[in-house]
Amino acid sequence: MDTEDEDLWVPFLAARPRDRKAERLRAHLREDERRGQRHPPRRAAALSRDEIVRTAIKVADAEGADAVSMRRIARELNAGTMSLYWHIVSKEELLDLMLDAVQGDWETPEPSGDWRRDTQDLARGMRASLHEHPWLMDFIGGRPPAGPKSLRNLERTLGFFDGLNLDMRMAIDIAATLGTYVMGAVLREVQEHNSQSYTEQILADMTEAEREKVFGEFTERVRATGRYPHLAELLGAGYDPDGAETRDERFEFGLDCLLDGIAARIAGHPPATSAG
Amino acid sequence: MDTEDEDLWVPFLAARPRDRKAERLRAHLREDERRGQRHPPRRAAALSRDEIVRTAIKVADAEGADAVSMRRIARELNAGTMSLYWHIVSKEELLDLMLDAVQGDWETPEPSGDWRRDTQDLARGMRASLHEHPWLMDFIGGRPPAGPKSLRNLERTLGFFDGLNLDMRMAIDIAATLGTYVMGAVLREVQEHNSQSYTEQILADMTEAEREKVFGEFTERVRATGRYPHLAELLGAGYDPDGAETRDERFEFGLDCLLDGIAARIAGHPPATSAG
DNA sequence: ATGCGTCTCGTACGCCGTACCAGTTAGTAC
DNA sequence: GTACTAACTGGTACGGCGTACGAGACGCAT
Repeated sequence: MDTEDEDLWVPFLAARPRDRKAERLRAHLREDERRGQRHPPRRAAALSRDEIVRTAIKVADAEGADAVSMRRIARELNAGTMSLYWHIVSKEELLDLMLDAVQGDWETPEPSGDWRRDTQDLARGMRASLHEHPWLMDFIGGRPPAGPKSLRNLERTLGFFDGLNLDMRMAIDIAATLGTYVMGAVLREVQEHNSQSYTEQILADMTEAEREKVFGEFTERVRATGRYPHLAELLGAGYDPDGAETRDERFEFGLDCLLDGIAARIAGHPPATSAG
Repeated sequence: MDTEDEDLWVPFLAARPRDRKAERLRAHLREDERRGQRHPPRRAAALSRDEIVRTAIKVADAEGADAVSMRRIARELNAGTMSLYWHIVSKEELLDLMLDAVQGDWETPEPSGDWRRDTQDLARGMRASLHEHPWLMDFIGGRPPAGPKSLRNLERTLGFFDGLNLDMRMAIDIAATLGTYVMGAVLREVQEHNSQSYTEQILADMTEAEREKVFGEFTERVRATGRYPHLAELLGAGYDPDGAETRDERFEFGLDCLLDGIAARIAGHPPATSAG
């Protein structure tokens, strides 16, 4: 059911200041086509917004956020670099589009009536999807969720609490808090994942003896200060905080804590009849 | 109590792969000075690591993450660009150092014995400190917390649960979950803050009538689809999700939910005696 | 005076985003 | 048919970036 025709970007939020000059020049992108359609396209376009965005995502998936450059994407499409700028106002806009496109992937399920199960599914879906595109975490800071896919997800999420007679404010707080937790968790997990990649790369060049030496020395230094008893215990126990299993369980742990707290607040809320 | 002499960077995590060649060349930064100190410095250094990091933070605070470039920081210090590279291996390392330096700011208080109050203080302190350096959210993805300040904060946090006889695993899960929540919350808040700045900038150029027209049209489009009842209600109510007061209350709401869930798990834990 | 580690920094290379604009294509108007 | 024009493509060039390289400047040890 791909009714993607509607491009409901929240006004202003989508356009960064430095884009605005260009935006005015390329008004055709938003205005012309929509209502007046004064002319049919005079020429079959070789490039398209969607194609560009998809290619950018493919590159980012394969080689990370740093690999996404206008020149690189143009090369990937066998096009001139500047051709992209007919379809996309700036790289900033491209990043916004990439972000919103990915959010389309974690389509939330229709509300089942069991809000706890629904929100759990949503959270797990978000997490899984974000892990497929870890480069997203490099962009997301300072990039407001203003696109149509984000709006749809917000709409669906609010729907989870329909039968509970929560006031709007509380529903939004809950939805925001859940999103917050998932974002934070994935942020941390991506951090840890990257560390591990680097670590493994370096460890591969070392002998077993060298590895133990480095870790041993570090542990010893921590212990020697006497000021890090908990860390020393941790290091001594050989606890691996970054195992995949540990990671999943920790995510569920935090999610359960959060949902317990939310459930208590929902239960304490005026049921049925009405609420200010 | 600035006992900053110890630079306990977690081995490997601190050094990104592409830094390693340079790292080997500039071994003096880590090795020489530490133990052998074969020579006293032959010359009074005009620059220092700390000074560079402080300047970078100052620039980032004033003008955002994008303004931090090696050339810019050198100019700020009246130094040649390449002079920085004697003290710092790469820009990547500089970012790591900036991140760890900021984490030194939110010094966690000594444990008071009331874990809930302590963790609340910690969370609020983290949040306040992160808001003072919103550029941090642009870097933090993919940058592991491996520096001495992060380690100290982890150590302190684990200390909050000392009297409760939690096993190490649970204590870490709790600490990680709290950090996760705060990071996620600040991430979202910084996003919203940035959106608002942009929005205000744009609104300033418009007349009141234009503003209402744009918002009205957007609201109408949302309503017209019929598929966004909750959003339509939201927009119709003129609810402002980004007010500062709303933001604070939402943070506390989520934090309370989380702490309630954690408290329940701590209460249900084997008290005293022992635990695996 | 010589040597040599410590530290500074000018030059240059290959990336980046994108402003500017000239060129190509294919419908429409005559 | 020819002329016109909107819809697109893409080459050139500019100023910025990170940083490799290596030539110096400085001051202690000899």
